[in-house]
Amino acid sequence: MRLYNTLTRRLEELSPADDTVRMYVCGPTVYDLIHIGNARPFIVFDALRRVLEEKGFRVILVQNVTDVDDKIIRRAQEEGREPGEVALHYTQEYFADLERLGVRPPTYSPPATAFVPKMVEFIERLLEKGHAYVVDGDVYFSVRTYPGYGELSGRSVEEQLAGARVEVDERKRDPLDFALWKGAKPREPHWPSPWGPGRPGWHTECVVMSLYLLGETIDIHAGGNDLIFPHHENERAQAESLTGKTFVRLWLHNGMLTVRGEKMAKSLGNFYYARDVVKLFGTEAVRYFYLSRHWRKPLDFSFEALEEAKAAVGRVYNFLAEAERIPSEVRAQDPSFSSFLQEKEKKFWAELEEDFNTPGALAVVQEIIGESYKRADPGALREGAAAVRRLCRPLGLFQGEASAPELGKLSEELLNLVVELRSQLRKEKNFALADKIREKLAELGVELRDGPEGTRWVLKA
RNA sequence: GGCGGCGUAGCCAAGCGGUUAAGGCGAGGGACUGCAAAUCCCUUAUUCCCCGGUUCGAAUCCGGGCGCCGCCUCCA
Repeated sequence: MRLYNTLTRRLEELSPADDTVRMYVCGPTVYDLIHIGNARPFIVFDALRRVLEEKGFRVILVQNVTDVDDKIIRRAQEEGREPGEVALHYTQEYFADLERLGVRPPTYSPPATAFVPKMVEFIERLLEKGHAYVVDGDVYFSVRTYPGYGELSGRSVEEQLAGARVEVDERKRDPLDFALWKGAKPREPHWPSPWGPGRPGWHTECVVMSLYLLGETIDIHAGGNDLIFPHHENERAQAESLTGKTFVRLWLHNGMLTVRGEKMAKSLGNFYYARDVVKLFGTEAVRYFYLSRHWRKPLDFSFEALEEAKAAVGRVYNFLAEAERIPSEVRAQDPSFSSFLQEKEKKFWAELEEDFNTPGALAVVQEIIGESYKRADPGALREGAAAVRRLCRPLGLFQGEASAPELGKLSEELLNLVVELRSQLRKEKNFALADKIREKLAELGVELRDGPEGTRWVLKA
């Protein structure tokens, strides 16, 4: 499988040392609920993870939860709560949101605070090797000691100095240096260290978790392309300074979710919470929305676009529902149909293996659906549906019951109407007709349950 | 200002040196229907932001424009 590596700006073969892919995806800072833009990397790289597993790799996925940070502290102060309480709350909400998004939990997702002792140890080793220095309670990484600095983001050290908009901290030896450890200010969470009480800097947790849980060289490190600089550049500098080895083989960066062309961001106020969008359009529509655009490109959010994704998902289920009424033993009459399916299956995988082209792969699925219908042969329909199920499984799409998502708003309201009319019949003691309606609906897979609060209808799978 | 990316039909979106330029939505026509809805079938880019160049051949490579966006500060 070839993937675009930000570091080399080329497609490169994913080549793990063994049958295990070691993968790290940057996680959330738990100071608020995640918005739908935050969800993009989680969904995209979850799909990549599943695809790699389908290809026979074992995937170990690590994702940090940043539970100590300025924003958490600020939020806690605003709400008069302890930072730890705020962090714990939003950590729980984060995992609840992942579930809503249909994203499998990472293999390991430790909170940063669980790694503080390891980070202290790591910083000590950087100090020993002369890559860091202490200034009254703070520890800074010395960027100039790492010759590869700037390679990932494609900017030279000189360029950055020239265009720097950062106010220079007098205490830093070089304006580019960044904090590995921040001495505690009053009323802030802190941990003991050789340099006094404090807390770790932003970039170190990812490095330490990655080194400790996955090893010195990992296969994939992923996140949004807004993390390339400074976050990932700084991670790389720390890790490689210490180990002298390649930190990450493939750096993957997804494109931003935009709203009318502008990045969705909390600070711009143009965001929707992930859970609200899921509630409105459903898990699979959101997933389909993301996977129908190449992961590296910007993707524009709109309710129309989500509506379209939802409709597309509904139609695929429609196809599955129709096809799966046919017994699975029924085969296509034309033997050439299976070679057609084989060819499409090959194409589907070729799309995914070339830079994880999910839109291309989904187009192949549509081709299968189209051809399956066109054959006007129940066996072809049935085989086509089986292929769609099989192919889409690693994308986390179209694995649900075919009949339930088929039910649209209109059908629901019609059902409600029928139920209402039937209730009227029951009031008028027209039980013969009411029972007949119940019988007929049962044949259609709708079960009516009469109770003291009225009649509920339930779809039978 | 520096670095990076994007610009393909009304809309969404693949393609990245030779394909009839995938696929979806929408629209138009047809089948089905008492009429609808749903579903299905057919049609829908002589052309890929513009201008040059390389090449037998370019949406795809190179040069120059134009437009939009991201990063350079916390950010998925």
